[in-house]
Amino acid sequence: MEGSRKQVVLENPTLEEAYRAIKRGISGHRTVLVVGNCWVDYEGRASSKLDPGERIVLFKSDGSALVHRPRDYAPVNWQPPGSLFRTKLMEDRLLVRVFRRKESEVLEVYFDRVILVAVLNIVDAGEFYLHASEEDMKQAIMIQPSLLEKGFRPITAEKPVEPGFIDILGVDGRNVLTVVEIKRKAADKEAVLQLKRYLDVFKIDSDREVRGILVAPELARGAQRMLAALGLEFKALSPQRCAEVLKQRRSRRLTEFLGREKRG
Amino acid sequence: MEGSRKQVVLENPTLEEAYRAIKRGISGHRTVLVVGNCWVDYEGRASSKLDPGERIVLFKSDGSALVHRPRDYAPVNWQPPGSLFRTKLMEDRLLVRVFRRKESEVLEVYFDRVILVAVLNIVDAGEFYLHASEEDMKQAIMIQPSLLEKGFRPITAEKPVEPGFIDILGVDGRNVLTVVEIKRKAADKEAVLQLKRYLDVFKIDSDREVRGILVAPELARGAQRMLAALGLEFKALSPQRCAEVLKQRRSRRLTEFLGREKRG
DNA sequence: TAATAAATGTCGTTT
DNA sequence: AAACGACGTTTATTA
Repeated sequence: MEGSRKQVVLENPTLEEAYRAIKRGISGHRTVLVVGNCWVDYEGRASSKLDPGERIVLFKSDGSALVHRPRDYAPVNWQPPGSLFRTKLMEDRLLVRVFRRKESEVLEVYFDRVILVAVLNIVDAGEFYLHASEEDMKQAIMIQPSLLEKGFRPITAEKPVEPGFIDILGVDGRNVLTVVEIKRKAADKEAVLQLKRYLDVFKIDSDREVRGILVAPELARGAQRMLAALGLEFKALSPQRCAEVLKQRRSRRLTEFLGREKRG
Repeated sequence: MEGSRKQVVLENPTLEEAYRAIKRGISGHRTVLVVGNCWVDYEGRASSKLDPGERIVLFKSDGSALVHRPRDYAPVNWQPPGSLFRTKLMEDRLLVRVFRRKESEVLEVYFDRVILVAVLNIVDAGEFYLHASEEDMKQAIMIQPSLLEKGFRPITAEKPVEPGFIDILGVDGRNVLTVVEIKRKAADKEAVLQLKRYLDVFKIDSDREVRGILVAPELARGAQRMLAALGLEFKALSPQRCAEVLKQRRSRRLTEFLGREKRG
């Protein structure tokens, strides 16, 4: 149907006009944007009440909903993807109900005046690349173990142990078992305790010496004492430095690939 | 100036029309909404690259910025409040640069086609009330200590100790010092360890018996063993139950207040 | 489904 | 500014 593919933008519509546009947009699984005076009730894991005010409300095609005030990074109310939308026109107001059965959560947005409605037909297939994550740091150390320490040899990454997963397990230059815990930003007490818990597993399972190294761009003040008290070590390493290593390796692999292509 | 107070909505504007509207909106500290085909570069704590696609972009009056895809709860790129916006019209594209000096973070959004621009003049002074938070649970127990246990008497709330803050410190019916840690949802191992750390402080400081009680709607599986092993206790209490106690108390106080008004 | 850890987490509060 | 914990955290991953 051509009509349902067209974008609809209504400025200062009546509640009924807005209702028809929103209902149509939602049933057509499109992204609907509503700006207007509204109040919001939420009932679920917690409960909340938002008094009237003018907000920007997004109903996305994946079933997520966001109520944004003209300030703040975070939405004041929301529902995650997978929610169901239902629209209802009442005498003096317009209700959009957002429901999640699994969590039995309900979000109700009531509008008594709509400033703008846009039923969008937007397409977004663009790739998103994020660098300098903890995963990147792990990969960089696996590829170039000297980033941690001269003589270090990784054995496994993501080794499952009782409390969770050891980021990297390896041996140092003297063949001593070494547990590596990585953080992409300043490591805090929590990180020290996490590493300690992993080490405890090995202290119980075997009696041989085990080193624990916390890798992060820096170590929080309070964490320093705790680290020392527990006999653990710290190695400063920035995610940026790791990103460079990965970048170099990628370009090297590309060069090799192109070389092979030329020869082949 | 009357012109700057008016709302502007442009459908499928040229890049220059969009540029003028956005620039005007940003300099007037208003909330600007842009829907269009864009690509995004981010450089800061991490770095990211978003390939072209159609998105909804919000530039809020408090200096926060959000790039929303037609799916997902979370923005794909963003900057928190306090950022600075700068707009630039280039030959075949429009750039909005979002900058934070403190964190030296930059977000660059490039548009080559704008579907919708709205410079909004929205006002939102509505109050937001959130119930059944951990804070609510703490207050409810302080007001009605029997929620925890018959005979319990709270001494202080939010007592600062070495690792952080004890939610509630009190004595039980036998006058035994009792440390209470509250969680608004199922308490996990982390919560058990947190309570343990608080107890350790008292075990060092004095030799008298100390009880540790974890209050939460439920106790996670893995946390049960840990709790038992550490000699700690669990008390089931839902945030909803606490919310009811607070509600009753609020209506009682209102009644008392109205009674005084009548007499006074 | 439960549990575990990461996140450009953000946000408030207190030292 | 640093530290600490809450959040309707959300999200991904794995047992």
